[in-house]
Parts: sequence; structure tokens; C-alpha cells
Amino acid sequence: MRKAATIRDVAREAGVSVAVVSRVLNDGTGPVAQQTRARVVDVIERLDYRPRAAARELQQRSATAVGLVLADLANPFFARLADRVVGEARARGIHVVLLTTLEDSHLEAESIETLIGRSVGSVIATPTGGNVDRWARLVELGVNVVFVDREIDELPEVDVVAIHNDLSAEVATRHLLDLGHERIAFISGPLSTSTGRDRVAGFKRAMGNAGKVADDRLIHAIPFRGDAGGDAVSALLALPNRPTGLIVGNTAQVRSALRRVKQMAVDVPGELSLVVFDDNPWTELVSPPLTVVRQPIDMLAMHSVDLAVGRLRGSLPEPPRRIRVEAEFVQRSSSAPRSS
Amino acid sequence: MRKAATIRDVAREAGVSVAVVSRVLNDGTGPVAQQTRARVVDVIERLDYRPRAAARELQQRSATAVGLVLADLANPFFARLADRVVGEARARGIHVVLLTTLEDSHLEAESIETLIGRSVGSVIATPTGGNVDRWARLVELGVNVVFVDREIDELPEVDVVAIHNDLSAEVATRHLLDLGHERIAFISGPLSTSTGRDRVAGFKRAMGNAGKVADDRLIHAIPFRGDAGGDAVSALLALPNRPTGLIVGNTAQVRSALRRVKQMAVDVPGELSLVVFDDNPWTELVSPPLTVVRQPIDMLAMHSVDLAVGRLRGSLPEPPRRIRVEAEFVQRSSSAPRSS
DNA sequence: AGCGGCGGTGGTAACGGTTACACTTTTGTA
DNA sequence: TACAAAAGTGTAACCGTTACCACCGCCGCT
Repeated sequence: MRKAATIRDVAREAGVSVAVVSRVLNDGTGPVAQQTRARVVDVIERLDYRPRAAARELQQRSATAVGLVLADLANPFFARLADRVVGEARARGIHVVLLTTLEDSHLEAESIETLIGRSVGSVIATPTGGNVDRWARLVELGVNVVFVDREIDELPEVDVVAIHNDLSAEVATRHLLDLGHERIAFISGPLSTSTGRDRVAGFKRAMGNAGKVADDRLIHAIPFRGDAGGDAVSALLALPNRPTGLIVGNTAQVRSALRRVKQMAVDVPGELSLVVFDDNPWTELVSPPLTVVRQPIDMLAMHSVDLAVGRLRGSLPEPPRRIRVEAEFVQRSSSAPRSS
Repeated sequence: MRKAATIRDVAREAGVSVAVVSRVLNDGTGPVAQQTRARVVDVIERLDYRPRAAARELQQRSATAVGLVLADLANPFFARLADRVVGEARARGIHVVLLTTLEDSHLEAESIETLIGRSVGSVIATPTGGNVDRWARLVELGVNVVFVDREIDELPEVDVVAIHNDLSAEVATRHLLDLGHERIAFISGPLSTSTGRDRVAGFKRAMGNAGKVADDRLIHAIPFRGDAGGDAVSALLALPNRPTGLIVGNTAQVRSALRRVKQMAVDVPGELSLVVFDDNPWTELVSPPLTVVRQPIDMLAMHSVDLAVGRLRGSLPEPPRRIRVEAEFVQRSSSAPRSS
């Protein structure tokens, strides 16, 4: 356990001052003679010197790290988002501090707090919907916040990257309508999230446009996590007038809903056509393969990191941006024409 | 964008010295009068003061962060491991810096490098198998390394948390043998990983104990990522003497293998009995539900964090520990007696 | 009365970088 | 040749926190 070399060790060994070493390290901050640079680089190599991030961050607010606050890594959607974000960040020489909220605003609050102490320059987050004041404070402290997948209306000054949730829900709904379904149910996320609200709005609009009124008993706004999907399905199928089409809002909900559907031996798509949000490796492995709304995770990640890092480096125009990317509708076999 | 309060602001406002504030902050480092403490706490609250992690880390190697170097977040096993690690770490007041290697030793090397600059006190990692010298250097620099899920034999000084991979493979194999299968194939990870090696060893042992010799053409050591599983399946099923049992080593491999099996319209378990490593939410949703070896992710995460944080706080005995947790064998419908 | 110990407090040198500024040398131009 | 500008380098002051040490009373002992 020898202690690591410092910039002063390098300076001494190379016979120059620390200032020169620093300039070599951060290329472009000042002139350094070609020959001197070579010598310094050599010593750095030899001593295996690595500048300490902590010291650097202390000095200026440069910050080589971004915070990533996700709802739930057990959800493949967020996991793959994290995967892509970490990859994109690495490509830009940025580290990622990961935190999860489990959709709990208290844990979210805690995460924001720690992120303040930690001097991250930017935060990419999927907000739970609460903690408006805390997010605002983070912004006021000079941290660049980028919301991904969801947003908070009361915070217009933060960047947002997401799909058109209302449109996507509308497309999914119209798909079922076009197949002849009349009674269509929707299992969505909590209305405290923009995702939940927007999708329900899109659903209602599509139904309205088709001259149908969306029966409120057919709309279930349930938590994104947990197994509430099962009970929602049971409730829906217990209705006197069963829906023949069902749209489900996220992977965890799909899992529990699908399990219940199988338990109840309901025929898909014979008795019930299914369209679900978020594509996964396994959506095409189950029987029947699921018709899905696929979010372009790569795009979400890329734009988020672009914004987060861009603002960090100050290379972006001032006004906050709201980037919308296109979701893709992938038809498989879980949705079919209504078998009268 | 007001700038955050510093310890000096608090000291001034409370009419005490910075030393006192520091003592209040880090309880137990020295005496503080009850009344003074109350006043300081009050000011901290009022000024909304948060100590800056960077300054702290610079001062001493306290380090409130651990690095988490995972192979691939797109793999649900690692994603859920990350989820649990982040949760456990938070409970201990520790942040997680996340990096991924994509099973590429170059990216792993890069990750180790960044982790050196970043002053993390511990690193939890799933090593690719290479970079032995770099890991050694990290250890020598005083960073506590904990390998999880896999290990590197040449590095006996690091902690390890994993299942008994050889035993698990043996159990899986014996299960198929007991069902009457004679020709059993094994799709495993690269032999450069301990996981790959150990499982193959367990497989061979089980076969040997049953008086059968493991045909090398029935063993495919393929990458953990990507779609090589499909081709492996094709190769196996093209053999003159088809295997009737197959064990698959990780989720990505299962996905590609299963897709090919379905494409080829092979009946599971009629023609081919399947046992796979790692349980996922969807393993019981596919048809037929898969017989799996379930790794206790919670235990892996908990012990990893325990070790990482314990060493950080110096509250652990010196000698490196190798913790083995029990994998669980879950029988479902993808494995059945050989229907000769 | 003298003295050691201790509770409570303040002063200040690190920690390892960056950077403003001063200084010296080289280069360019009339 | 003279002199300004630019290139190259060094010095030292930060950044925010902790830890060591000195200091001051006050208590309880011998």
C-alpha cells in the first residue's frame, strides 16, 4: 500500500514547477515547450501518476461526474437506460454516480441531498413527481438537471428528454380500435407522474376521436413497481362487460398482469388483445409474442448525456430544451381482430 | 445560482470556530458543549449547509463512495445486482460510482484507471478475467476490491462473493441425468472467467460420477453477451446424435438459444430438456416455464457491500474472505424425463 | 496550594490540485 | 539594433475540510 504520486512528485522528478505539470495535464490552459511536455509526460508515465479527482473538483466546479437518479434498476427499461447512459458518459470521460428512488419520493429527496454534497455538475433523473422544491434548489445551486422519460410541469427550467407519451398511447389505442375492439382497458402508472397522466390523456383522446367514451372503470392507474397488475387484471375481467383489449404501461405491470392472465387461463389474443409499453428481450419469447410500444432507449440515453455534459461544459445555448423522440410501434401476436 | 454555504459561513454565523463545526459534523471526533452543538446544528439547518464531499475526500482518504464495475447492465442479473448494491450502499450512507465493461478487458482497464483517480475506497466488480496486474495495482494503492459472481485465481488477496458455480452446475447436470438423459450439452461462458471454468468442471464431474464421459462437442464456451447462443444451439442440434438435455449459462445466452429453439420448432421439453442459469421475472412467463438455477442476488449484494464498506471503515479482520452463498434449484416445466 | 486531568474551544497546517500573476527568455518587426 | 509581443516557466494563493496542538478554566486530588 504505497501512496500514490502527487503532482509535486512529478514536478520534482521532471525538474519543472507544478504549474507546468498542470498545464500538460489540462492541455490548452497555457503554453508548454514541446520538449518540456515530453519530459513531463514521460515522468507521469513512469510514476504512474493520476490526478486526484477530489482535489480537482474542490478547486473549480468542473466536476467530472454526473448523477443518475433512476426509479428502479430491476425494471429492464431503466436498467438498459442506465447501461446506455454509462456508456455514453464514459465516451465523454464522465463518471456516473448512481442512485435509485424505488419510486419513493422520500428516497428521491435523500438522493437529491447526497447529490448536493457530492459535487456533480449535472443530474439525469426520472423524477417521481414530488420534491418540486428540492429539484428547484438543486437547479438554483447551479446543477444542470435533465429529466428523462418523465417531467415535472412546475419546473420549466430543466431539460427534458422523453417520448411523446400521449401520442404513443393514442397509437396503441387506435391500433386496438382498428382491430374492432370497443371496450379497451388501460393499466397505467400513477397520475402523479407525467408518464401516467400523458398516456391516459392520449388514451382518452383516441377513444373520444372514435366516438367512444372511456369508461373510468377501465382505467387503472397503479404503481409502476410491485404486483398491482395482477389485481387490476382480475378487476377488469370481473366486470360484467369484459374488455377485449388491454394496454399495459410498464414492464413490471406487464409481468404481474401477464402472470394473472395465464393463471386465469384467458386466451390471448382470442379473448383479450394485449399491447404493452416497453420492449424487452423476452417480449417476443413469451406466448404469444407481445405487441409493444418500443421506446428508443439509445436515443433517450444519448440525448440525456448530450444535454448533461453539454451544459457541464457550457457548450449549450441557455434555454432549456425539451427533446421528444419517436416511440416505435411493434406489432406481434398478442393483439388481433376482435373475435366477435 | 447562489453559491453554497461553507463550513466557515456556518462557523461565523454561529459564532464559533470551524473546528467546532467540524466536530459537530463528525460526531465523536471531539467534545462539544451541548448548547454550542445545538446552536451550530441550528445554523446548519438555517443555511442549508452541506459539507462538500470533494473537500472531505481530499483531506483524508475517508471516501464515501464505492466503485461498481459490472459486466453488462443489459443483463437482468447484473441489473438486479446493481439495484441491490445501490440500495445496500445507500443504507450505509455510501454512494456508488457505476462503470460497465461489456465483458471487454480494455474497457475494464479503462474503468480501473478512472477508479484510481476517483477516490473510491472500495470497488465491487465482476472481473472479465484479464487485467490481473491492474487489479493488483488497485489493491496495492489501498483500494479494497471485492469480486462478486466471479473471481481471479491469481489475486488471492481480494474478497470474493459468489455461489458455488461448480456445485450448481453439478446439481443441474444430475437433475437431467436423474431424468434419464444421457447426452447432455452445456452452453457456458468463456473459460477465461472463473464462472465459465467452474461450471464446466462441475458439469464434467457430474457426468463422470454417472459413469458417462462428457463429449467435448457438447460443450460450448461462448461469450456471455451477444447472440452466440443461437448458433451453439444449431450446432448441437445438427449433431448426428442430438443431445436431449441442455444447460445454458446466462440470460443473454438463454435468450438467443431459446429464440433459435423456437425458430427450429424444437419441442421443449419433449425433444429437449432445458435448465438455465439465473432466474428472471420472465423465466416463468415463457412456454414452457424454465427450470432454473437461481442465484441469490440479495445475498450477493449484501455480502459484497458488507465487505466493501466494512473494509472501508476498517471494521473487518485483515485476511481476505471468500464468501459462498447457496444457489437455489427451481424446477419448472422445461425439463422432463427423457421421452425416448 | 500545587498539580494533573479534562471538557471545551480556537488557530492553523496539511490534503492535491488549478490558476492569476510576475518574471525571464525568445521571437518578430521596423 | 531596439523594443514590444509572445512563449515558457515559477511562485503562491486559493478551494473546503479535518486533525493536531495549544490554550484556558475548572474540578478533584494529594
